[in-house]
Amino acid sequence: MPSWQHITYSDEIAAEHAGSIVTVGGWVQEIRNLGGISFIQLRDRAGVVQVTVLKKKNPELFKEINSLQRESVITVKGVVKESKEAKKGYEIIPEEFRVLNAAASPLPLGVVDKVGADLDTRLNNRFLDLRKAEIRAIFQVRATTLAGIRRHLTDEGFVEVTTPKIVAAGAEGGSTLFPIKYFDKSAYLAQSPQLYKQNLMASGMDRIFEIAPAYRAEASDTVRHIAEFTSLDVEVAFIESSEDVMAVAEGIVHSSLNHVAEAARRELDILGVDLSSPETPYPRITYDEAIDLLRSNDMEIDHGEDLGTEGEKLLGDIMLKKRGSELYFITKFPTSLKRGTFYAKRDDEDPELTGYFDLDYRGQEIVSGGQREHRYDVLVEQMRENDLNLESFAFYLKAFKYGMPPHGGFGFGIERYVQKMLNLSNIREAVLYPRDRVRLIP
RNA sequence: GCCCCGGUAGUGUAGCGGCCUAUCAUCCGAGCCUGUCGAGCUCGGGACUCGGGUCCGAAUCCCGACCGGGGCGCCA
Repeated sequence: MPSWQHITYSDEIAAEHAGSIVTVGGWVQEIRNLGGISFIQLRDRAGVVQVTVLKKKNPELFKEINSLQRESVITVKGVVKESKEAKKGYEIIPEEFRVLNAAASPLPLGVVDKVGADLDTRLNNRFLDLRKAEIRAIFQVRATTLAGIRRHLTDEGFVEVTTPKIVAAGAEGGSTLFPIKYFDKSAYLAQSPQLYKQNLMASGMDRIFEIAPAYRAEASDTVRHIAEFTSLDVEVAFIESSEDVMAVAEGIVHSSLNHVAEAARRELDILGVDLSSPETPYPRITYDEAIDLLRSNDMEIDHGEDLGTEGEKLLGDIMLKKRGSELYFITKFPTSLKRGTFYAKRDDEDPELTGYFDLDYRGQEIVSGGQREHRYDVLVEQMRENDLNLESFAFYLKAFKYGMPPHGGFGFGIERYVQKMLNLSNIREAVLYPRDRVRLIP
């Protein structure tokens, strides 16, 4: 006789269990009571198992189990019976059951209701939303993606680091910083580990990465912006050009896509997503070529202009159609468009160009980076152009005076990556508890 | 920050000046049913975001508040 504590998951029950008693447990997903026989769909982490109850066998138990509210948590001790009618090929004939926690009614969000629910309603009741296999699958894919990225980078000799999320100054414009109180000083939530990962390039740890939250107080209310997102940041020293940085980004995407396609096959199946990485190398086009492509596709855009959302989307279509790739690099962004990126190295021949690149996935930017300016004097000059207060960057600048190798890196938006991978209409779908301009709870 | 759009039962919707005692589905409750798996059938339950205004009459029109959705800019 198994104990109440030893619960067999629905996917562990096999032919060998037939005739023996097991304990199953989980949430009462559905009760189909036909009068003399009743079917309880009991859901656990692995799936759903059917508990079949006969009235004439045990009228008392029949009555009690059928009067449960949906989504109550119960454990059932019963005999595993092979059955042609049951979907799994077996069902549980209960001997006894325990109610661990009865659910109230009505549910604020149905788990298996045959009607939709707004994202807002779902997020307000995220724990219930996550009881749906197809929602949980998103986060399993996300975890698998992160595992693939970590494995790849570790194999490539990268060291995972963690840098402060409470900082004294921002890496980019000050308007997107969340101010916080820090004892008797004022501080901010880090919008990027930019300054720290560059700082580390002077440390001898010449290949590093960090996977951590980044905070942006942008007043951006779109399906691809959130105030707190997970940023994969990579920095590599002793590079020759931005091309070396692109190669790292490409390696991460390629290997993690393949890893997910393999290791998350079940979840992709649930989500109806067919995933694969395009052949490497991914196409690379320059910013100027991108503008020309857009213009030849009847978009009104001039050289020197930002691609804009419309341009990015159109370019995604064009690259898929003409180059057969959902992933592609846009390289050599003009300096005028990266003006705020004071640490970007400019082209030696043409200072109006940077070596900065974006990696776009299905018409949306997921990675942005390039070679940094590692020469102290030039860096200071570029910071002055941006009217930056050099004193508040003292710790950052110091590292450039005592042996800073050439280096580069990028920021990689994990949720955007998952969003595009799974064709999610809103980035919030890829975050358990998203933070945006208005949402702070749950 | 700018520009659109919307808020009707627990959930999702229809209705857009009087046919509203508000539609449909889902859900909940009662009943029938021994193989359901989008179970079926019968009966029942439950809602117009809030505050002003217009009008003989407001879910419906106007103003404001609150809440939400989408787009742009910007970005990961």
